[in-house]
Amino acid sequence: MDSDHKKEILDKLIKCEDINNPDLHFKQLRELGNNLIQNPSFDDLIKFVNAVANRKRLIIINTLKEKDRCVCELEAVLDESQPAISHHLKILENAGLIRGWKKGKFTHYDIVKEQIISYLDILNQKLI
Amino acid sequence: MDSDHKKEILDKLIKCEDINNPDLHFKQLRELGNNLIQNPSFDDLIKFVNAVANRKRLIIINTLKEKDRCVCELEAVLDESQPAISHHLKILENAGLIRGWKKGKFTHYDIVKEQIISYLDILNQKLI
DNA sequence: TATCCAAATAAAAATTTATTGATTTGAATA
DNA sequence: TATTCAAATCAATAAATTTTTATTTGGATA
Repeated sequence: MDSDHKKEILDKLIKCEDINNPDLHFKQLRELGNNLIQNPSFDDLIKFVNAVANRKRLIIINTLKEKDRCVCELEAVLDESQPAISHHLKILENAGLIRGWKKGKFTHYDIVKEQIISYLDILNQKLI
Repeated sequence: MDSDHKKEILDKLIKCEDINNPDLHFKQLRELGNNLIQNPSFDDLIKFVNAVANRKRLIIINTLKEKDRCVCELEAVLDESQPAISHHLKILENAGLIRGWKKGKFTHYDIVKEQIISYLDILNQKLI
């Protein structure tokens, strides 16, 4: 943050009735933000919510939670091109939410339930 | 879905060892996807995960969960321009996750805990 | 009621993410 | 071991999201 911007913020904090030591308050608030940003588990959490924050990918997970499916079945579920589905599957797999394996010529995917539960738990902690 | 693409998928389903009635199977899979897409509560869920799927916005919620804050305090927490913060706050407010009010010249925000809990609950149901 | 100013809005640019069409890969099997 | 083919990868485009700069709004108060 450049010092001009910092000064602007401090000017407001000084006037804000709730705040009596603006400099200390500013420092503490910066730390609040930095602590989260620098927390490595926070990156994983963001990977998780980003993976889940997509209509098609939510449908994929919702489909796989019932039972494992091959990619060709997911092509029927989603009205999407095969490479697009591959792309979504990779994002979900990279986030550790699903896992794939070969079965004959076909590739199957299922969900990694424990991982999803674990991330939902972390999300809970951060949000409420 | 155009009929060429449908045919392609059916061709695969026919060969996939797990599937014995490809036409019916295809129909059922399409319905699985369509049911979710057409479910109106699904739109709200997506609004929620999209709102949460952003580093800065996660930090905002995490900050507000402790206590309400004025925008100038959030400017200190996040190293971001004031309009960018306004933008993030609006997305969170539109999703019903936070709420703002004027207090003197300053605008304060806090979280809407019940709403967040409710969405986390729905997310749980869809994922696991 | 005129001025001030925190925060919202608007418009444009920058960045990220998703989608498509073409090609490649590599396991299965003929 | 040559062929087949489901799925992955690649490269290019399209679409959505975020960020910035400039401007406006509207409540507070002088």
